[in-house]
Amino acid sequence: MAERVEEKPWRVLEFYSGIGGMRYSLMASGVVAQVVEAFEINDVANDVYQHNFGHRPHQGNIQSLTAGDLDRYSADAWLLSPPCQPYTRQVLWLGLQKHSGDARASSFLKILELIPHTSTPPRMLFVENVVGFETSDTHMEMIDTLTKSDYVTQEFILSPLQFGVPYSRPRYFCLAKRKPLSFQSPHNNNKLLWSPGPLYGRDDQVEFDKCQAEEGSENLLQSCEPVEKFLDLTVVQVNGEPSSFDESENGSRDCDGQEKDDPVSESVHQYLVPLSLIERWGNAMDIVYPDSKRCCCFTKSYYRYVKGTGSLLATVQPKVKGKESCLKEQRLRYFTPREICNAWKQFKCSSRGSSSSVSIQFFSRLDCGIKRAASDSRPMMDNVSKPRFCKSLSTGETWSSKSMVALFSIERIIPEEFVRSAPVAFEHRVVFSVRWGNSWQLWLQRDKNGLFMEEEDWDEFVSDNFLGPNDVLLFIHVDTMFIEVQIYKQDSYHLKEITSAPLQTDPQAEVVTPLPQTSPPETPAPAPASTSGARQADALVNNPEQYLSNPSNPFFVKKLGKKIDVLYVSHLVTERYGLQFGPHNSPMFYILPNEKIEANTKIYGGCACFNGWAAICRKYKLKQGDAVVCELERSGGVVTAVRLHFPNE
DNA sequence: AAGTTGTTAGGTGCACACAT
DNA sequence: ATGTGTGCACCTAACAACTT
Repeated sequence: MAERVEEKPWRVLEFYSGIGGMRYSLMASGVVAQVVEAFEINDVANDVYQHNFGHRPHQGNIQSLTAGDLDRYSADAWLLSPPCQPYTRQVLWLGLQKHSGDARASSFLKILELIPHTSTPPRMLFVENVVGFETSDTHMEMIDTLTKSDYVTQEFILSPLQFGVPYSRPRYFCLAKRKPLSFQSPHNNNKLLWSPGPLYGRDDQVEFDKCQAEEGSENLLQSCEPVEKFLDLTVVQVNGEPSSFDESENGSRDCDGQEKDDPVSESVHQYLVPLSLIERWGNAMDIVYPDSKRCCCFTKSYYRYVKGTGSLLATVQPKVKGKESCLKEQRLRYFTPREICNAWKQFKCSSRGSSSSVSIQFFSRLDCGIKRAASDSRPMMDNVSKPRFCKSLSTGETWSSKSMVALFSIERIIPEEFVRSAPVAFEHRVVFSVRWGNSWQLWLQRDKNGLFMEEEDWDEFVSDNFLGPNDVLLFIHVDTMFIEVQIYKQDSYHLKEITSAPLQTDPQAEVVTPLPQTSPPETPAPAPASTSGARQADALVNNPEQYLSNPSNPFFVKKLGKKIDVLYVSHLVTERYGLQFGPHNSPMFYILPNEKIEANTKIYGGCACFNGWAAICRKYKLKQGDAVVCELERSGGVVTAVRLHFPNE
């Protein structure tokens, strides 16, 4: 791709542009190029892209593009970062992998299929995706389409580690050139390479397969810059004895006065990992030290979950690195958004990574860490295609309608634009639901000013959630009159979404501590049960929470007895999590490591249970006395699946 | 210690597959 | 066509833990 065909700027089309990581890479690479259009369906990403580049990507459905549409851009190169979800390991693990059958993959294939129908096909293509894509049927179809369209390809699986950056994020890349263009090392055509050597025109002493690449990984690590190179100097580590922060869910509060008064250590505190999380997830955390030469990929859920979402930094160097018993003394903290950005920038400055082709590849999407920094305090939103509206207060206002001096309460109005998304559904009432399962029914009234929520209903919602003046509410239309409400509370740095029932807070305080009573997202109460059976079952499994794929899901531990015809959910589990079940005989699933098994919800004597349990016990050779961690998945507040984890394996 | 509550084991009936 | 065995669904009693 580094090869310049002619002097005039490349005309580039950017598909799935996200926040513009690919464009940034292109600019940083030094290639003379002009992005003639970008396509992205996510409006939040487009806000960031527009902020960064002064151009708002086309927010249409990529699948609706025609060959004629694409011809009009006369693009030399297409950059594509199609959605990676269809190829992730989690999808594979769940046995849910659909690859090209997945709607998210089909739009990508649709674009490729347009190539032969364009009058001026792009001369170059660049595709980026997750590891796993290279074995998908989407990949097979992509290669097939490209070959038929006269393209020659070179594929790579590369990690920033190979460019001196202490960041482990292997990704799949495909470069494609349309004949008669060619690569500098044509003998690597149509190969999957695990070394960047050919990009520099260097074929000697480079690894061409996975095994060789892994053998060389230790050498790569030694040549990386240490993590401390991208630490934020204003968030330096505070060496010394561990403080009392560990009693707090959020380290920025409840710590001793000395540190509170110190602006530097206060900024540290907001990123400290609470002790409760260390106790619960310590053995699953990826810990790095300032002198470490690698860290794990930061994902969208970094800051929300600790397991598998990115590395944590030990700010106090222990005598024995990585020893779990020392974790509490290491004052673990999250990397800040700025530091994640720094890692990105450092890569750009890496001496070996300065070549255009390499920069283009590795400045691609860096996920949420960058998104957070770039979007400042904007909450990240999912399901952006659904109608939504946001409410926040001006200075001096409160959420309670009683306190409003205006004749009508603006905070209780439902925007007309939102109502138009489902006009019939909003005639009489709406139902608000929140992430921790609670819901509120609000009756509506209409007058000349618009559609209002009843004052009493609204005030109940406000008081139940202890809404404060700095809070931001995001209302997302789910279905008919059902609306998901996301509540964002301000802390000293940015807005954080509340994922469990909030506690009433000191009006002076800005941070809300999650309440583990109605729902235990990060720190659930001790094992639910009042009977011996359940307690004994939990005693069989050490830290059952560690097995959960989503820490906020309800769970219980099942110890197998003699009767295995149905899997009962005890009343206590039901009450503790406020679980709702479908009616008798409604369908549900057991989610197992490699398969999903259909079954039905049964209601016997008011107690919910799931049939088909005996077959699973047999299939997985479970015997009396074995313990299984049952993680409950909900949809629309109703338990629709049980994800089974077998700790004994 | 008695009462209450929730879970589990035992028992029964039904449906289905297979052998006679 | 009938008998037998097996698995599942469902109900209920017994038991264990907890509460008063």
